[in-house]
Amino acid sequence: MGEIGLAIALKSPGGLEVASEKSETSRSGNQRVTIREVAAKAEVALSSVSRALSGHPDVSDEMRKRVKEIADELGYEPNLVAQSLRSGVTRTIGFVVRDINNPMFALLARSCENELRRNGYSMIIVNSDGNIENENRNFSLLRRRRVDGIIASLVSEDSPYLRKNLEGPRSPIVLLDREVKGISASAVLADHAAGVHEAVTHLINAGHREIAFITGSNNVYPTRNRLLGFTKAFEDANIEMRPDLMAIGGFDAEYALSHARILLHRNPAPTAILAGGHGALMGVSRALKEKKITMGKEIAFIALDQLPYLEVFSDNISTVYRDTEAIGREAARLILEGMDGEKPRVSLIESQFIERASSQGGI
Amino acid sequence: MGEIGLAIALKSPGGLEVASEKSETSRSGNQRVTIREVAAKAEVALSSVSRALSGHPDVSDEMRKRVKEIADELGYEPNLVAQSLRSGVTRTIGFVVRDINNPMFALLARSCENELRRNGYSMIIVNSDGNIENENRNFSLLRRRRVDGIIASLVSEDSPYLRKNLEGPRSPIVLLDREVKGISASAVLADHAAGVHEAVTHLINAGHREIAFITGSNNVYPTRNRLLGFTKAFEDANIEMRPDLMAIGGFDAEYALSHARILLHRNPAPTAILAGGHGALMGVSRALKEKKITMGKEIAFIALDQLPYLEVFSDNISTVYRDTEAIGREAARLILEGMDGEKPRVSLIESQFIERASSQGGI
DNA sequence: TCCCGTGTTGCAAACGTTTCCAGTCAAGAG
DNA sequence: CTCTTGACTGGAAACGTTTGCAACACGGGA
Repeated sequence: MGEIGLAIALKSPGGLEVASEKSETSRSGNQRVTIREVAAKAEVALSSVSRALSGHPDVSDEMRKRVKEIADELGYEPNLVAQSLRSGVTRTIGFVVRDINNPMFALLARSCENELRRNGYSMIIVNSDGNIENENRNFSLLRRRRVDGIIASLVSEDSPYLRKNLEGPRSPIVLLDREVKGISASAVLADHAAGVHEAVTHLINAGHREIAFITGSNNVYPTRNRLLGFTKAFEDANIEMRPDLMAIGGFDAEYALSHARILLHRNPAPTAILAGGHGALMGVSRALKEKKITMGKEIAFIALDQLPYLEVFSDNISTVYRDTEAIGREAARLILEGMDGEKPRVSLIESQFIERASSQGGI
Repeated sequence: MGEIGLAIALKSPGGLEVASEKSETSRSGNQRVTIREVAAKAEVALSSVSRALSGHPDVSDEMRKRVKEIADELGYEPNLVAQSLRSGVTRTIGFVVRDINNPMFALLARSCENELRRNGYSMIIVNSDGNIENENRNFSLLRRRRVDGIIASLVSEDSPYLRKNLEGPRSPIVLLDREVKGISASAVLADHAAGVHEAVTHLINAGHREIAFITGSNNVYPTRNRLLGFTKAFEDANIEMRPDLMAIGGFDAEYALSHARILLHRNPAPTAILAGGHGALMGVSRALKEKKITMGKEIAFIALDQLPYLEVFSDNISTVYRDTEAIGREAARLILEGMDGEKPRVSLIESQFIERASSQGGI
């Protein structure tokens, strides 16, 4: 410390003209130019301006040119709210996300937004914080906003509000890595099972028998699907699975941390660990660090899902990879299809085991 | 490979009822219940329903109770588009972001969205991909959507479109870490200079003289402000700065990588490196890895901005820290203030040097 | 008894578009 | 020369709300 004086000395940003006397910026003052003024200045009917600007065919070249000139001159920008009300289409997609803190979602949301924007749609993101009440409110909010479609990564597949929000006639829906029986919605599903099968088989072939598996609860598809691949790998190798080494129940780091601690204390201790998702990865790696166990040496470690930040620093971590950006793009395409009136469909994204240093050792 | 058969075998998700014959889901079919039907069923006027539901004082208890019951019964959900058109308020904030790929923005956007939602606002995120043409289009889009306010992390402070987008009467604006002269907008500015000054002073005291600095171009406030702290630290220590060790010009990893390579080849080589931002951190750390230089041993390293993923794996990296979530919250509060008609103001967020292992060594 | 405020309700005009319908005009067909 | 056709244009209704204003009933004071 003792730097306080300096901090203050450096603290004058200067350059922002903060307090102008008029506060015209407030929500009111704002006289925006409407189609009516364009029509008046061009001395034509409202309807003609509308047609000229919206590309309607029944407009003479002269009319279109003239209206466009005057619209530009006045700086006319159509009111999307009014257009939406009249046309019944908002050109907006709602994106309901379970937990935007998960860095994979930033990537996914970005590629999705990109694709949507290229098609003239905007995206409203609402975060449920892993809470089904919030999620329910978010669905309601998006309906009130009359979004043209919803892309959703649900908190759980058995929330009591789900039927209300997903059933019946409504705007198209795309589920991200979720299976809900009996509703008609599109979905992007990752084929986790294949990648996990590959990964576990690799471990088994390397001699591992005590393989721990820590991941979130099985009320969502990814957990069940990973479990499928996990189980099948043992079956195919004709080896007994070790249910006592599995902790299936929480996506948060705390859950993973505490269960990893317990598992690492067992005797015999697991020789390999699979961590499913962002939270599990954080929790497990913290537990290993606590016990000064180095992954790739004393224990083999595989992360399910290649989280974006891994590329930067922990580029030695073996992962089950799926193309997150492709998932985002695909979700956008499915929702666009749905709004075009096409039938819902499921799109499968493959996954694959990527071997790096961390999955060695341990035996 | 050779697992193809398995992959296919595992590939049947089952459980999603995909192709129902009716595709009621499309944009049309959708007869939503309006205020008119509520009024009809309750046998009162439209206006009474509106008043009853919106909390208007001139409504009898009986009327309010009855209308609410019937609205619930019919599952009435007000049309926000119509409300917006009539009232002139959309309860929507636009969030213009330079590059949503930067993981700090996920955090920032999340805390901001949280705060806004608690106040009844939704957030529309638009990404400029570091391109000023996109940014300009994004501003226009948000204006057409009649958002009540815009929070923006500008690509550059001297884009030719800026005046048009920021000047004149318009909805309130909050700039994130940007200074634009002559306009009246709120801003959240981080006090990078203080943290950088602390960090550099620490290096100088440890004996470093050849301190390299790699960061983005100085057409944005953070670079200039960091530079301020950097320069001042040398001045205060009465030591000559080494401009030839500074690479100020690009936020992307490629720029940082190539310049780090060059700098590391100099003779004498820098004994310490500061990396400003996500891209710089990635580029520099890759360059070090290439040359098998370990940070904290052969070279001292400090990252400007504690990026979220660092906590997980590279928890030995010294950083200049600022509270990203606080920035998001503060941005939300400033925009809410602005919509309340209050004058724009600037909010300063402090930063501080956090010493860890990576800033040792090198001398 | 009359008048007036008060508390409540209904009517109708906006908000800024799109789109249906009817009308105009000129050109070509009969 | 008249009729039809086609290309274009203008008028007005509608989308679902909110809100200013008028109307009404009721009770109390003069």
